[in-house]
Amino acid sequence: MQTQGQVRSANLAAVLARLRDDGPRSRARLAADTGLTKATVSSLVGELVDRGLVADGALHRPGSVGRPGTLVELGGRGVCGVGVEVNVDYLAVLVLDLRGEVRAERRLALDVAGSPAGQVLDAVTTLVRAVLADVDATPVGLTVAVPGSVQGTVVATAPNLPGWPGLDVAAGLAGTGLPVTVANDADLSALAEWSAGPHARTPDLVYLTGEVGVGGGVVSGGRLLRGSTGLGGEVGHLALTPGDAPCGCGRRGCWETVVGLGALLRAAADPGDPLCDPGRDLEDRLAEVVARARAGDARTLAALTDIGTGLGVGAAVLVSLLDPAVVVLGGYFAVVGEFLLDPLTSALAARVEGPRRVVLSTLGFTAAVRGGAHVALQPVFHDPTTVPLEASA
Amino acid sequence: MQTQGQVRSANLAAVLARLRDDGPRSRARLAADTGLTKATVSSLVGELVDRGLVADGALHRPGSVGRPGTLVELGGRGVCGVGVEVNVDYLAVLVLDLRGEVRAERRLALDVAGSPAGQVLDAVTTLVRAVLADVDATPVGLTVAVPGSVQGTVVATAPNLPGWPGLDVAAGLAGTGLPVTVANDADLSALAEWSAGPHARTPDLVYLTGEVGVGGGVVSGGRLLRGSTGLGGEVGHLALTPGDAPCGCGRRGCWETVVGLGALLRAAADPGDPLCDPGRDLEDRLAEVVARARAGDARTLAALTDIGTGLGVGAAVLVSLLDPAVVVLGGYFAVVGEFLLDPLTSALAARVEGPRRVVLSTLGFTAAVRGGAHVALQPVFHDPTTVPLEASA
DNA sequence: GCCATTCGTTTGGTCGTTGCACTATTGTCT
DNA sequence: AGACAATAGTGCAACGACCAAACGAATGGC
Repeated sequence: MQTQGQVRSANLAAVLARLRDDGPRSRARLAADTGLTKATVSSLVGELVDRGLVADGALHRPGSVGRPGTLVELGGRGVCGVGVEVNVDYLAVLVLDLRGEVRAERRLALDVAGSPAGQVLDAVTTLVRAVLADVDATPVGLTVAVPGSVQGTVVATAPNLPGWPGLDVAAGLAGTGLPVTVANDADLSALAEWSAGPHARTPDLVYLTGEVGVGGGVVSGGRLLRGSTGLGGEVGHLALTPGDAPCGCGRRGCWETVVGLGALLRAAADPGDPLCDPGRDLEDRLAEVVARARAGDARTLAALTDIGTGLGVGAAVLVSLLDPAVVVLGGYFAVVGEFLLDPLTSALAARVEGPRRVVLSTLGFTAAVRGGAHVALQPVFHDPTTVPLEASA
Repeated sequence: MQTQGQVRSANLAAVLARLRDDGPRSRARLAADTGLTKATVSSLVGELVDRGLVADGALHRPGSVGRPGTLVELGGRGVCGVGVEVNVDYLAVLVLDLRGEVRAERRLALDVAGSPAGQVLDAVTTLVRAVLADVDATPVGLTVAVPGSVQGTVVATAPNLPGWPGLDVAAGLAGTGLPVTVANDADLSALAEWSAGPHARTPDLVYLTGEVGVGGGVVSGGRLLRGSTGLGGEVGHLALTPGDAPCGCGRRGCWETVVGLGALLRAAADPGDPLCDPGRDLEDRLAEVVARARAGDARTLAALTDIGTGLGVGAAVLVSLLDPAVVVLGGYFAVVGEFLLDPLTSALAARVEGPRRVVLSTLGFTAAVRGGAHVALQPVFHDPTTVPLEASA
């Protein structure tokens, strides 16, 4: 009862992974790719169909002689993974199917920081239920992105969410009936870039996201860098410029005091300026920064150049230590990226050897939820037998 | 012919790993530990005995009633892994058996930097053959530690070994008849700390070694951090103090200009001082530094304090980014470590949250070869069927 | 001296893959 | 038009690996 089932699971997973990574193909082709026998692949595909994970598609005409094969592709009646992001002033949900396509998406303004955590988790439960009602696929799991560090399913630290440290998020979402995992938002965003962006499957990538603070996620060797206490890849409080501005953490010269959103706004505008109105929506204010920069406003451009240089200085450390193939900028960095890349690459080139690719994220503000949904789907790829056999018609 | 053999391999590996990690134990205990049946474990152990990887040991009397079991332990007629270090002015070899015990060790002074690479590789081949002649175990592989970065089995960069970049080390050592892998010396040292030191099996550790430059190796999540081009974990040229002293790499302020051996000697002695005599053996000079420091020489102590502080500043970056459970200091850092730890931990505590363990390596200058030998043995633990069945008497 | 207990092996059974034969479907050649 | 070659997918007997249970072996306790 131990190992023969594991063989089956491993081979089911191998077939599924092949279809995910290399696209739809015939059973014969799968057999050639995996090294298994055609007979075995037929059996495996049959089981995957019964579990609703794959389906037969169009006929495949290889151009040469012989009987054409029927393509097998991910999908079937379908399962899906749910990603949820809990942030200071909003909730977001995104549902992804096995093919990596977005099946549903919802964003909801909510004063998370000012509400009791239990109430927020209830709102999440309600939101997830509502979104899933519109999705014609079986949810297999839910991952919550939190702006802080996480141990297991318990929030360890969350500078911007008072009341959340110590909270067991999974317990609070038991009402969804789904297995819940919890992770740092920047880490999940990094995984999203790894799984979906134009740089998908880049085994070594660094993701940097600009918010009020600065978040980071590192994928190294195809795996997320976690560290001994889950703080790996945290870059906001790197001490790069000792003796500089004081940081909320109590020390001085943390990187986020140099390149965080606060630094940009302080440098770009005086206290009276509408840019600094804390009541305005952040995206509006960012849009105004971009507008001013495009109009050629000298002070705005200088502020953005300083941010870019500061990013380059820090990125140089990350690059020379982690040697990523690409650095992806997300959050507000991506919004104002057109003005950051030049000073950034200059600062970087002055400090590290060789060419380095720095790109802007194309996932926008959905990176964290997308990464969460991706993580929620992983158990299916790891062991397809976790999905129950559907009582077929 | 595909998958059932893989099951066998995986279970053989599971038994072997259990014996390695948790020590000798009876077949019945192995069955309980692995979840396999006693019958299966008997069969697996039998095959491992036939392959010369384990052997029956003493009787195990559990103190209570019942038939005593026979302990199974790593060893048998035995296999071994070979680690070779090629450095500027010496070669070193170390042979490790499955139990992690040193079976042979040899060090040979040689002007590697000044000799043709092919000649050096011939010397390595001769040395390895000579050392293995005294070892009563079958060698299964050889790993070469090189002071530089490596791609596959080809040296990519080697600042102190002109003529080595571009060289295929494995091809040059074909004469040994062993599978050859090549890796960075600091990376292998980090693996040695991970596999053998008092902090063995710490899944997240950072190793720093002080030589002429500064080398680094990072183990994260139980695996070596490699990066996209094999440069991951390289810390010598981290740009931590911009605008500071010029570095051999052409830039300024690299970490190794602050904490490298050159920085220590420059700060501790004037050009006329015997400490700065480039002809003297490095270990002699280091011994003199330690002697002066113990005697209370103010200048020497000040120099060491500065090195310690510099180490702390850099370690702060590594720690906050990688979140290791422990930082291990090797190379010359370990030799003069007693004078570095205090300023180091002070500088570290001022820059990162939480307690951090910084310790001195106990492996001395054998870390790299030990790590190499460890790596050479890995295929056996990964798939014990790679070791041929011995034609038993 | 007998019994309970634990160790290790033997035996029959199950499960999953393999290898081969066989059918199905298409293009090409005569 | 018909035969042939080539490729796709399925059915079936056999093999290898593990499992479960029963059995002999060795020891301590009563």
